[in-house]
Amino acid sequence: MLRTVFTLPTVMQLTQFTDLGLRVLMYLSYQEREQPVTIAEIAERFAISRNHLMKVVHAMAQQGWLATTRGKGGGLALAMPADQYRLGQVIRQLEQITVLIDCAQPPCALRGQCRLKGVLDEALAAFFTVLDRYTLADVVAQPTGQAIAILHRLGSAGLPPAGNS
Amino acid sequence: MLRTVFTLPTVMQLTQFTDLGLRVLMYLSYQEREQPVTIAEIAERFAISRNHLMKVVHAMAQQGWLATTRGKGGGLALAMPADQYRLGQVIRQLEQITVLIDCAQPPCALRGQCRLKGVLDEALAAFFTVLDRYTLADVVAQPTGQAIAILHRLGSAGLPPAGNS
DNA sequence: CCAATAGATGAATTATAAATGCATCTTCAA
DNA sequence: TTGAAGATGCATTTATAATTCATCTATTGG
Repeated sequence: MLRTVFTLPTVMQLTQFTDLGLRVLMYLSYQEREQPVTIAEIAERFAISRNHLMKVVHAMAQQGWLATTRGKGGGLALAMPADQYRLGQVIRQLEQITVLIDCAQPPCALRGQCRLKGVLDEALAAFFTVLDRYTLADVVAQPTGQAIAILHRLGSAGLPPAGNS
Repeated sequence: MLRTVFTLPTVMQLTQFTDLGLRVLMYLSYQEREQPVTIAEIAERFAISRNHLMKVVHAMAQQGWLATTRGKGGGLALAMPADQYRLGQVIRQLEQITVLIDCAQPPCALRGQCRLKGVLDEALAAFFTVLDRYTLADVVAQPTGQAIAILHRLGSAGLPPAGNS
């Protein structure tokens, strides 16, 4: 409805970085398989940049969320049971959100006496309160779990099990 | 705590565009003055780009939120009483938010069967529900209203009333 | 009527940072 | 000891918010 000549900015979205982080957790929640999951595999399944994914995995490993092992036969795995990952905490960390507006960046004349900030903080808190009511286990319940399982099996069909030498 | 070599993305913030929009509304909520408020004045008070502010004002005027008059003696004014501006609606329009993740942009393999989207939508709804509990009148209550009044008076002291010819 | 003022509009440019790509290193197991 | 996997850092590309510039339109006062 808002008709403007120029395009309005649209920033309040999760970055692809966070998006990938969530997908990695979801993909790893499927445990019924022999071969370990590798970064290359996830990148292929979701058709995303392997390098970007590497950074996401690295950040999550540093958080203690992922167990990574190098070398041949290495790969990724969840470091905890799926119901231990609270979505709010995951997103908050990956997105590095602190405030919706920064009253100090270009110093606002109303800083310190502005009720707007309080309202925005309250709204953001409500946002994360909802997210924290859910865990990774919740989002990979059916039918999502089934879709993830299919994604895994698609892989083992299309790829050689370990190496076709 | 999240220690990474590179810097994590930090996107989920309001744009300066939206930020300015809110400040304009707050500034205009002060009605006890003779001269009309101009874009140039607001830009000066908040030390921001006059041109960028122009776009914000324009977008809000098209929404019917601002009454603008051109020409000498022109300026801006709120088009409605302050308690008619719901913060959620204002921010939603200025920020153009629809979804936190776009399952289709790089088409996600789980699209259509993913519980994550539902959770994020619910959280975003909670966010705006809080914001919609507040109006412009709420955020310009004391002490904010006082700070805004001072901003206005600072101006009339520092600037000649109409032109020092 | 004219000049000054104020918003309207569009194009072009700049700045910022997310996303991507590349090169190299480290680790581990067969 | 070789190949496979993640780790790390840097450079590049891309997207877009922010800014600037130029010009146009509308309104008022002299």
